[in-house]
Amino acid sequence: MRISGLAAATGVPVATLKYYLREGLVPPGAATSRTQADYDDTHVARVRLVRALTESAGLSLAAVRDVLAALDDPPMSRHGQLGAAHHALVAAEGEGMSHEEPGAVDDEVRGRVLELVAERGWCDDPLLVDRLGEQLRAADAAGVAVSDGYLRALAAAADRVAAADLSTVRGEPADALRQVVLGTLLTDPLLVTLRRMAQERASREAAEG
Amino acid sequence: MRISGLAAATGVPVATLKYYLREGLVPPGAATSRTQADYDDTHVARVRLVRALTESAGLSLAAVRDVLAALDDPPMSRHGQLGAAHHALVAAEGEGMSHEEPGAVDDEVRGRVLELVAERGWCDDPLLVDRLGEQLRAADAAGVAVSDGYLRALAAAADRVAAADLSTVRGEPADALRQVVLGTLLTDPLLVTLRRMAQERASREAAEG
DNA sequence: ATTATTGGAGAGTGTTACTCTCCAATGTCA
DNA sequence: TGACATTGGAGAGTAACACTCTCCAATAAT
Repeated sequence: MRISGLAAATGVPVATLKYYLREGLVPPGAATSRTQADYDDTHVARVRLVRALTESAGLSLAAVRDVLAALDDPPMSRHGQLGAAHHALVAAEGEGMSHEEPGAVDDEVRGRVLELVAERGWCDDPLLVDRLGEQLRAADAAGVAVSDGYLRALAAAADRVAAADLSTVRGEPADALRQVVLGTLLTDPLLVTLRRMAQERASREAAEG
Repeated sequence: MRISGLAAATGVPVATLKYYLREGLVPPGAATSRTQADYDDTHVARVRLVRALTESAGLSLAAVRDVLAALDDPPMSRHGQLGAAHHALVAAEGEGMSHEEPGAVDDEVRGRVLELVAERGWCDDPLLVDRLGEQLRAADAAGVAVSDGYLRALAAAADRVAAADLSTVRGEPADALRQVVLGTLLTDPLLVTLRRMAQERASREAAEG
């Protein structure tokens, strides 16, 4: 399959595919001559993955590159593998976020986050803790109070989602990484949409009942 | 308070505030002369809200404008009020999403979504149904299968989150709209972060146990 | 009286994700 | 064999976005 075939198979314009090739988001095809290369199903899958990650998960191309790099070149330690990919994922998502802001997370908010984390037995990865603290601070600054009870309700729901996430991983451990990372990135927006749907019913019930 | 005071109170540069004023994201201050205006706490709150919505919730300024417009000018019907704001929220979030794509949601995927919606007693707002269908299609195209069981687990978690969301609404119904819309937008990223934290523990347990 | 700051409007900037133009080399079909 | 389309590759151009800068005459502060 040549580049026009790849374009036809994925619905992505040839010019865009050339751009992705240049940026290293899609590996080069097997060169059959100086002006010809062959693309196969792995290229089709890669292109579709890039599109899903940008269009559906809302990642920037730079973030996509980082995630793909983490998946293509997995760290060897069996225990650290998932964690490392997870870290890459978290870091990639946070690109373009402000680090070391003037309004950095103060100790009160951080304490609140650490308390929750300890309660749930979660990890205290500073990247995640800071992000959560920042999000709580932003909500507060916008005049939306996040009560402890509400935060715990969200945390309980997150625990259930995470349990479901991990239970989807069946098969070779080599695939686990890919499944969890991609699955999470692609189902984040799905979860948000489901929340909207559920809210509309809940608000109808509240209005009618 | 003049514009430099507003800048000091919010940490947003004067040039950016002028830009927000021009774009109508922040209402003009009370003019005290031809080259002077007075800003008060409502302006501070508005600026902080705009920042939270863009930086934390990731909305574009155009989306922020739509959300603020829906909040500032609430539709009168008491039952439709929350629904209308919700619709504005959903539409605002979806700006920049591709409508009427070539790979539009096919009937099989839509059927799956409608089945889930019926099961849960959720609304079948075509905007949300199409979005969910599109997200399922994207995940599938990227090689990430979303099983019925997994989807239902996410739906159950979404239902619990929505219940918590609605339970936070206490007080005047005029504020309910604001609380739910802003609360949801600002806690979507929070939920995502919580999911990451929960996943890391779950994966540790899976690796060790 | 002098100096700084203001509101306002226009133009300029940096980033992102393409999209277009050009090229000689190559493939395809008559 | 020759006409014509397509290819890979590289550079430049584009559109949207969110600022940021420059300028101005009119105040305000000292």
